[in-house]
Amino acid sequence: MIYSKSAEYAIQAMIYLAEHHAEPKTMVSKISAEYDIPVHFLSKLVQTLAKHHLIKSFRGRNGGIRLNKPARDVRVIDIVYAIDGPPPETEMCVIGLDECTDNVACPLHNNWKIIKENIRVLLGHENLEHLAEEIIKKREELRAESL
Amino acid sequence: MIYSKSAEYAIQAMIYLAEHHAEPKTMVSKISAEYDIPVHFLSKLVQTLAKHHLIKSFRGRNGGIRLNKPARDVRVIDIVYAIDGPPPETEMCVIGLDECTDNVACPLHNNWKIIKENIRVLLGHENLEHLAEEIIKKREELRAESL
DNA sequence: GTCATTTAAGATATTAATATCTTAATTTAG
DNA sequence: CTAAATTAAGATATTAATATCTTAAATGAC
Repeated sequence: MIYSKSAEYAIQAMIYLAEHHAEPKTMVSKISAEYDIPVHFLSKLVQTLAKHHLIKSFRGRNGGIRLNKPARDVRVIDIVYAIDGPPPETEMCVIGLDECTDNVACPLHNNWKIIKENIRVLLGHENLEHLAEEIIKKREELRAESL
Repeated sequence: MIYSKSAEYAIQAMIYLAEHHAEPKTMVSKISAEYDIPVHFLSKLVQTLAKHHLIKSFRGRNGGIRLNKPARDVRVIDIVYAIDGPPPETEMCVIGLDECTDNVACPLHNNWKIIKENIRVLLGHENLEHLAEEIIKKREELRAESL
């Protein structure tokens, strides 16, 4: 996959926050229950998201977390990089050859480079607001279908 | 990544065999040394490749392995599927949502589907013969450059 | 100020991938 | 037939990702 399961969890949590942005704060345990993510595991992820200023967290009674900026300004790629870290400086060769550089590339190198660029663009274009909107819409379609 | 490190090792071994197809048999230990792959680990992979009829193996003195069919007829994707297994029947949603199906897809679903298809096509088009030829060529270019 | 609630942080457990080690089976040279 | 060489197979070890558990710190209700 393009990102870790941790990153996937983080995206889900962020989508939840975007969907519920009307509420000033959301408890981690709420999201955990909703998406069936282990509570303590999610709280670790949430800490990392907070360190990267993607969310703000509040301890104590009536505490919780919320988005730190408008959902429109959060890209999926920001979440992925926050959790999994940014991609390596020097791109590895797809088939692990030492000889492979951008100048003297392996046969798969350039094709693979294009695909990776496509992924980067896809995740870079997609913002949380749009994601949340679409998901709400899809959920309604699904409900309509099942009637 | 698109495939496991095991699959990467297997591809490297297969490239070695394609490059040295003049020799009737190659010892696993030779490939292991050449590509710096743990011997016993590689021999497991080689067993799997043999079970999938991608190579033929011969035990005992003067034993070794060789490609089971012309390098041109082996696609990279065949090696990947042999080692990692075929992809799951039902495609998982990229952001792990239950609600996501082909009919009612998540916002990333279709874009991601295209990217995956591109990867499949890339690995499906690339055959071992071409891969080996290109690598030999590149290696020569590299040597020329360093003079 | 005390207590319940909630996130923070760190220690420990589980699991899957990767790696290593050991022994068995097979083949051929001599 | 015996011994050496080589792959086959399975047991064990290490590592990284994922998951769980425990304790600490902060906040607000009362």
